[in-house]
Amino acid sequence: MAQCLADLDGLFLALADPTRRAVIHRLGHGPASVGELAREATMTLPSFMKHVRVLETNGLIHTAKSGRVRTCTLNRERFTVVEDWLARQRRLWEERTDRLEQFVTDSTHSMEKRTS
Amino acid sequence: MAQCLADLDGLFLALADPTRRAVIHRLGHGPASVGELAREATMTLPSFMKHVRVLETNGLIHTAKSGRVRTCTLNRERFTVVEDWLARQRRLWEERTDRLEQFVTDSTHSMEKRTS
DNA sequence: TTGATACTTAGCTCTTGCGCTAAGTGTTGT
DNA sequence: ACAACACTTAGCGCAAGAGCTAAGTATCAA
Repeated sequence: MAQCLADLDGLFLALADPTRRAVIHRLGHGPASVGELAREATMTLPSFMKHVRVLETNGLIHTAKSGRVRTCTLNRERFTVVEDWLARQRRLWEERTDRLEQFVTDSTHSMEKRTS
Repeated sequence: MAQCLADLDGLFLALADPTRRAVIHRLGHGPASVGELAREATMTLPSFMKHVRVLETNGLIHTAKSGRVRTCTLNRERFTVVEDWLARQRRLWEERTDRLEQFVTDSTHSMEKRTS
């Protein structure tokens, strides 16, 4: 729970790169090997691997090596940490909007009382 | 539209800092001055101002100066760019899950045909 | 007018992120 | 055995991010 606050730093940072978002997008269609993913990127394999590591250490993907091939899979649940944060902020604004509406409604009632 | 892709880099980067997320959280309750926001942060004003600028240049907040006070307001609409991206990825997985279920269902039918 | 207030600018460190090359490890196919 | 393959490690260079201090500007209050 308290961990989630720290997690957000890494998660948002991991998502703040087009190469990594492209990997996520690709893995949305199903698992893929590092080589397969790297072919679509415009950089050397070692550079690309770093991106894969970032995604993995932040829990956005899971990887497993079988023979000489490392296969990557999307970890869908992890995205809810980000989505939940966004939802919490949104709820905050909406609560405030509700209070503002309440205020306006109350004022209208007061005016009605005054005018009637 | 095409701009949104580049925007995501900056947006996610802007959100990848606890100080900046704290500002967003605070502004969720309503507008506030830079000084007011800075008081809650554990750093000098010039350092804090940089965070405010990052949030502003990425469109997450709007600021306006009146006299010597700069007031910050949350730009709620901007968050949809991030939310939409997350929703798009999620839709992708769900489409795939649907196809997998379809496949499983089809296989079951085939087996039924075979076993019956 | 003068002092306090609320930023604002300039410029400096230190760390981290992102790319590269070169060389190494473990598997697989012949 | 040995070459090709699929990473993997090590280490370098550059650019950007996040913090600081010191000094400047523009209100506002008395």
